[in-house]
Amino acid sequence: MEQIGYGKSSADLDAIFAALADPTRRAMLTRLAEGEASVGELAAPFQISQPAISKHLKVLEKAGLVERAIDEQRRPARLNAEPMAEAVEWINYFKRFWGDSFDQLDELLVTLKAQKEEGKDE
Amino acid sequence: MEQIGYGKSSADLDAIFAALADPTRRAMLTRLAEGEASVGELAAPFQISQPAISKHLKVLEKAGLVERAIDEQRRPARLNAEPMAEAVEWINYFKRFWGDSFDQLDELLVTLKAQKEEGKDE
DNA sequence: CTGTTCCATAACTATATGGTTATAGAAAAT
DNA sequence: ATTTTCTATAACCATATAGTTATGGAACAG
Repeated sequence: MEQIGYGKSSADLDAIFAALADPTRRAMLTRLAEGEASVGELAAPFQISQPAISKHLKVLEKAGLVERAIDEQRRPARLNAEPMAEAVEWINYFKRFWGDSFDQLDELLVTLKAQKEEGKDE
Repeated sequence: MEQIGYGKSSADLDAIFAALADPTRRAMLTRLAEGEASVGELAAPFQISQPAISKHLKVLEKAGLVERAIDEQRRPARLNAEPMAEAVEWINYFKRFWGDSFDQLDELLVTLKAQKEEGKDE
């Protein structure tokens, strides 16, 4: 069941936040920000086994944070950061509780973004 | 061991993201955004037991997202959203991967915030 | 004093998570 | 044809997590 237009489901947020809750996975995402990487390349910086990395990749995939490709024997992973936007969106509701006057600037941002989006058909 | 000036440790991010990964806890935080609430008040909307709520509160406390007070028999919880800022900060590194030209505005924000913080002693 | 309300803690259960080693398949290299 | 490289999966283990019920303490209400 795909959500349509109402943002990610609570279950999606569960998966996204849970995926981000592990330091190895966060490091993997940081690595992927530099570009595609094979499983081996992702495993290299860590002392844990290759199967452990494959498991982490599966967690990241289920959260939608990573997509896989096929390149001969390799199954390179590439970053898909969009689900992070959903996480930030959820958190942003609370921004007023730590935001000083930062709030106002943020509202400006949202407004500008909204105006920009009016151009698209969505 | 308190971190000083270098942002939260990875362990802190673990705790923060993990705390946010549970829908009951997210709902509790949303409730607390409306103001302090006793354990009973927090438990009311859910079908789970009071001890389960107490456990969730402990998870939120360890993540620093909630602080407790003492009010006669009650142990009201109040929101402390600041750790969420650390989470967003971490995620923001990835913003360029989903942000359109939103980036530039965001950089402006960061700059302005930084300038503002120069005024404080920190 | 007695009872009630509010909450924490202990003890337990079931499931999830993060790791391991062993193994096997597919594609490339020789 | 054989070997090597890359990765996934299975089976297993230890610990963590999310829930339960039972219980008890502390503070108010009578």
